[in-house]
Amino acid sequence: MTITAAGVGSTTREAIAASARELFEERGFAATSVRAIAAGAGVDAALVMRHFGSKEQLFVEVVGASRGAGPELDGPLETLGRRLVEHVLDPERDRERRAYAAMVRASDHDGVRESLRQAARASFIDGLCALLPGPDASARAELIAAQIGGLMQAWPTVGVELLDTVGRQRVVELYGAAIQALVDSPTG
Amino acid sequence: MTITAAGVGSTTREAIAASARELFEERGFAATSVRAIAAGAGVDAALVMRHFGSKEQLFVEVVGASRGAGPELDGPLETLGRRLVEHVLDPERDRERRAYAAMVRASDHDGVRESLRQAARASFIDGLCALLPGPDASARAELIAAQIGGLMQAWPTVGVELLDTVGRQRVVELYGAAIQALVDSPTG
DNA sequence: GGGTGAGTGTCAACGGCGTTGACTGCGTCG
DNA sequence: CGACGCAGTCAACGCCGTTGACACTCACCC
Repeated sequence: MTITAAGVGSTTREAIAASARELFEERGFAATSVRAIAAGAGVDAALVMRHFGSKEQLFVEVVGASRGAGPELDGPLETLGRRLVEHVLDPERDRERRAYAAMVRASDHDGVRESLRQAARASFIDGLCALLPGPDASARAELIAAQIGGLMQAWPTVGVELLDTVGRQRVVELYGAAIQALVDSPTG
Repeated sequence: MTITAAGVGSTTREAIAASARELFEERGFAATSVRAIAAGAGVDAALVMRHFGSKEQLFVEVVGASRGAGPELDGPLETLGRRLVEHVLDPERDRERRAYAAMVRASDHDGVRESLRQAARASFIDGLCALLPGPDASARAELIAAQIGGLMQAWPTVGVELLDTVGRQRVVELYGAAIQALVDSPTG
């Protein structure tokens, strides 16, 4: 069949992808079996392999959506730190945050780790690097990415606690200032 | 044999632990099989289970060594950020960094994730929290831990590149300042 | 209209995995 | 001596990801 006209592919392929996305984000990579994904889509496990090649490739394809550099980079440099944190902690971005956490946790597998690194580069580091002033912009962009990654990874565990004790706004303020320290490049 | 004389436990138990530590840190959790660990120690896989309960428990026990709060917290508050980064990037601490990375990657498994969280709390966050001034010291300690975690996670991938381009000292300077921003608690 | 070949799907099986339970030695204690 | 517990092995279980053979449909072409 493969309707290439309007861009939609086969329906069952999408069903598999949807089932996989749901299970992966809910239970993680290791705890999700190909057979469970197939059952969720109402097909045989072998069909999953035929469509996506391997469990790892399926994971990378449905969870590691390479959303391009968002609008969070636009705006004055002086408030970039705050904006980045605000973007990362945006409640509506919960799904993306859990997807990122799922990828980090699954990065025990080489393919996932590599894909994670590439996605971070393409969707964030490169854009950020172009924005930063100074000669070591690239290094600072990497370090900012490390900060953001640390926050995204920690949030599912400590986020609710922090929201209770100090509130989102204070977290944005604090962590935003910490990131801003790298944006502003201390002359040391 | 079971030499109980000098307080040392059974030799084979240690052999299993040593084999496991080596394989886990070299290949990661997922790529290391219980059978391979057992073969490395010259015993049967079932014995590994009898001694350590499960692969996950074995991993937590040998990789997640709960090294207590180190001396990196001692010293003046004004240079705490730099000292933390220096400690984390210490070339001699390579083994610990890889162990941490291995744990993060294996945190797809609930027990590992929980143990990781507890280890971070016990060996770092609590001690740090006691040091920080200000009312929201606990929250800042958590956020600093997130920064440190981000750096440790990113280092195996981007570390060598950063060493080449800007050098360790500049990284310590930059990331140290970013952490210091949370130590010093902007009044916002 | 009947072959042909590609796409879609199922089924049974493979080897490897973590884990378990039954079993064998063996040193120790009563 | 007999009971007991510990170290260790062995064979098996059920699940896993993955594969190859097979069936069906349907467009296409002579």
